[in-house]
Amino acid sequence: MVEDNMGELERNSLVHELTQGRDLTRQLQAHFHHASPSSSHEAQERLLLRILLSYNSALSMLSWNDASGLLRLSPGKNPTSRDFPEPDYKEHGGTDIDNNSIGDSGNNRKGMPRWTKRVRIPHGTAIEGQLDDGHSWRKYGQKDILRAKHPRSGYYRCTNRGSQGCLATKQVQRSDEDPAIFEITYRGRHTCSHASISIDPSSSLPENENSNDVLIVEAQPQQQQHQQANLEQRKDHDELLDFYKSLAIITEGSSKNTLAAFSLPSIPSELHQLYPPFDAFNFSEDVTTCELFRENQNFHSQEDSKLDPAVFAASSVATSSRTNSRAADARGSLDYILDPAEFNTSSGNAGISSK
DNA sequence: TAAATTTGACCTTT
DNA sequence: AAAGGTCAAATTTA
Repeated sequence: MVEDNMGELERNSLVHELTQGRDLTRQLQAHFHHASPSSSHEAQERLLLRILLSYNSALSMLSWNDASGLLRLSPGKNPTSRDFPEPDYKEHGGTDIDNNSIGDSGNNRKGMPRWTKRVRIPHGTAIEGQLDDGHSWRKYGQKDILRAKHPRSGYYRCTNRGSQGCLATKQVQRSDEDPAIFEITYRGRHTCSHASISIDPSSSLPENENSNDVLIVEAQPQQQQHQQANLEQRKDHDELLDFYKSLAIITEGSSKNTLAAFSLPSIPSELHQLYPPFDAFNFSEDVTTCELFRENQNFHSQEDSKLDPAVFAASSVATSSRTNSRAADARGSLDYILDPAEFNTSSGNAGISSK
């Protein structure tokens, strides 16, 4: 409908993002050249973050446009249709099927990013805490998976789905081989504003202060000293984390080389410390798998009957810190890009809201 | 009593 | 047709 205008608009946005990225890079370059002791690592990282976000935004635009044949991500062979599915708002005349199951998925290639992370949870640790990714989820189903040893798969969707139309979902399943590992598959990015959630960083830490015993896969600072500073860091890092995920998703099918261009070396060292998962980031053909294997062998004790309920307990009390971070600023533009794509599902879903 | 989960049926995808 | 994914009534929990 608005193709041409949209194209124009997005092109401008794209140019804007790239220009901004270039400028920021120059600033960063200046930091290096002048190497003034005053140019703190923090400042540099901030620049870096903004640069990355700019790239991310740009890539997002390219991805959406790609469907319309406007631009191509990689020169080489082109993505199969799997990587970035194209924003296919199927508009056959009439209703898309019915209100039954269309709202969120039933179709995983709807332009919804998808990634999986595997979490190893040592016995005796707070499982909910580990699976808590900062969002609140509502369980809507559970399924026995056929040939899985632990044939239970829990299905969750964002609690803000009804109120804000957030389409993010996740599936939690226990690994076949290692019962201590949970595979969490996310679909769709959150478009909600994480409303009304207060995070209590200390409470997310294990009761035994030995935080090394706990594997933290997503954003959870391990130090607790400067909580305030940490909180702020966490926001930025959250964004960065998200960024890497989406980057990987954008890139994955199109070309591994593209990925290489952005690859991990550019991750600030601090991030490596805070987010060990990055050390083991690897990209499989279908999903981005963030694997975390940190050997914690000082665990014994019973597990069988203990751990199974974990799958069901996977829903979590949401926690999120999001107020005024520069990362949030940068992200604003990102949301601007991502939102519209997912928002044509206003059709009521009997699922939740209506009560 | 409202909100969240459980669970078998039903729908979609492969 | 079978397996995966979602719905929604029933049930449980806060």
